Amino acid sequence: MAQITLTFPDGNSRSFEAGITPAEVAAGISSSLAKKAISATVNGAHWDLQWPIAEDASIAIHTMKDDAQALELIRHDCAHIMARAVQEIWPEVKVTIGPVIENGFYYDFDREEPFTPEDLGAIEKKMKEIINRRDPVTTEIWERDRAVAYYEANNEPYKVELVGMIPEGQPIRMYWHGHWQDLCRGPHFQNTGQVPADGFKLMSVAGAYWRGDSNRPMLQRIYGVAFKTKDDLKKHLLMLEEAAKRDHRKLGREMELFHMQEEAPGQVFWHPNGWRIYTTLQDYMRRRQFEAGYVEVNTPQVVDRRLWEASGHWEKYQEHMFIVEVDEEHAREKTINALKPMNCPCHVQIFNQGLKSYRDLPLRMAEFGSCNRYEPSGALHGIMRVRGFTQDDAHIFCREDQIESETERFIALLSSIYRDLGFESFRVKFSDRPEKRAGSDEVWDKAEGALKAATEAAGYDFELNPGEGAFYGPKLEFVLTDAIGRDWQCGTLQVDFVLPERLDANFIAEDGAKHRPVMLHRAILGSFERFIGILIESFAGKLPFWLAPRQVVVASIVSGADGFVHEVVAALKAAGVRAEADIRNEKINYKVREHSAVGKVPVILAVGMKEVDERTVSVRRLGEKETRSATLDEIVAQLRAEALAPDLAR
RNA sequence: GCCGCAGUAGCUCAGUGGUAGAGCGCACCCUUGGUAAGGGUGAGGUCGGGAGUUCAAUCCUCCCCUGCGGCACCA
Repeated sequence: MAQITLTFPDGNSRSFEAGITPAEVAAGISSSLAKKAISATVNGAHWDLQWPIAEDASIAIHTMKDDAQALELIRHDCAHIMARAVQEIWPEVKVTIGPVIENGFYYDFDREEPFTPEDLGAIEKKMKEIINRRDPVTTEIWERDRAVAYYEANNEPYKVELVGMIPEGQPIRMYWHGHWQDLCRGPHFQNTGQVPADGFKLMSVAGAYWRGDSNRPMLQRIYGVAFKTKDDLKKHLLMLEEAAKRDHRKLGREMELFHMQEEAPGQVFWHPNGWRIYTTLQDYMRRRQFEAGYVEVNTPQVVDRRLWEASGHWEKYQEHMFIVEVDEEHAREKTINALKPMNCPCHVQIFNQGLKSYRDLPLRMAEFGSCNRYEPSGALHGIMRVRGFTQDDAHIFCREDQIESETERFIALLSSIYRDLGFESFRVKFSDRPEKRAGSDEVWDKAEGALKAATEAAGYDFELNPGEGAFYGPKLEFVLTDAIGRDWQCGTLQVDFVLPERLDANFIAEDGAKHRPVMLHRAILGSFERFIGILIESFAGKLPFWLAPRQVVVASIVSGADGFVHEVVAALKAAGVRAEADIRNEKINYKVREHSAVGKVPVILAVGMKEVDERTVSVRRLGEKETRSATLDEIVAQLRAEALAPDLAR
């Protein structure tokens, strides 16, 4: 037998017979390790304890203490155990695939009748039985023909297809969990009993297309979550409850920010409170962009299809545009228009007015552009995914050699704005050239190089999304993480070589000849609607003072204080603070509860006879138990300062 | 758009083949109360829309709309 050398994490290496398994390696180290081992990492790959190692390799043995590996095995085994449970209960159900996902797993099934919530309970019970059987898990590599024949005989057409897709030269690996068998790349535990029986829960059933393709059959997907311990599971379920409490649709109603109704699906009716957030944010963005050298424009909502044909959008996105047909009495022909789904073609029209010089570049053209897109009904979600929205859009017309410096400037602006809005950090994703694309490789090289260099110069690492760029150019995406750890992609910067060409934008360069500018499409918030939704959820409705729609409620404790309440409100309003009086015939407890728990008003000033006599207020901050006393002058000065947007406070 | 589930008062929800209820909210009255719900009275519903079955439909059936959870989509 040939010998191989295995190198351990501590740097020591030892010689073994080729074909040795990690289980045997572990046993050679100590019997306790052999017992605790769950899997290994061999040359960087997560490795089943049963898989033989054929050549020299680095090796690390994992136990339940290694979270990443333990959770992967738990979740993957859960998926298989669930599939097995389903087939034990309903043998006619066809199985497909069941991968690990964040926090858990899913498995897709083909079954005539829908799974019901009661079914989930039954499946969960069966899974626990299977876990308690502690069936051994074994693995084998099969010939392709044998696997295909096996699945054909067992009437598992999806598995036949999966076997067919495994590339030549890659092993076709079968796993047996007791008598139940599944095609799987592994790794898995050594027996089903290693899955914590109280660490998982089946969450929901949903439709999902076979192989993610909307032209193929709809399967039923059962989602589950799984953790190492019952406590971890409980924690996760609590987190979900917390997320539900922050749901912007719920808070939007409670705080009277906006509503939506079926006559205008996917469009927002902003109420006074919500619109205050919106305009405050917009005012802030307007100042920041002006300061950063942008000019602001505004362009038409209803635009003839000719422009969309010229830009190329008609061909590609017609289905997703709101079409407006005008049939004027005196018009010879009916005109067909579209509500603008984006602003860029209109911005090029402004750029094209008059001859532009290289001295005009870079030209940073911003618009709070109101757009309408006929999004598929299933995509709509509160104010986060809508059919009518306003982007904080801008297009930077520049020369190729300005891409890098403009990108750097943009990242600086974006990071400063995110910080002002309470997001200290963000991630950058870089999407490079897709297979189908416009423009020469040489131009792509330059553009990708410029984006990368600018990102690095700005001091950020990026994750690569290979091939995910737009057909017209590479893009950067900026992802925020909110207070409970969820990611939101907001900002973007996309290089575009195509649109200036299609709409014939040009400028006169120093050589006196016409040249084509490059366009950078960029947004920081994305859309106001979505971003406000994110703010609401991230802050759980408790927006920072400057953004809070209702900043201060001045509440009387006894009606004898009503006059002073009005005086305090007037003084605060004069100081630019959004203040209102609450002199209702209610107890102070009631008022405090309503404005705090439901209204999320950051400051309540309570006024009783003592305060009237002393010309003071009792200050209660949202979330604080303690109250303190302040004179009228003090509190006005203090809140005047707090009400300033961050850029004005600097 | 696709799969599944849902739609009853402003909100959260209960309910029945014989045209409806609770709590909160709202209005009015009592109460003037010191920091997260004081008490009473009252108003408020084409039971999402349309068609069908039935003596009778909010309830059963079908179609549509909207929402929710996913999938697909996201210029």
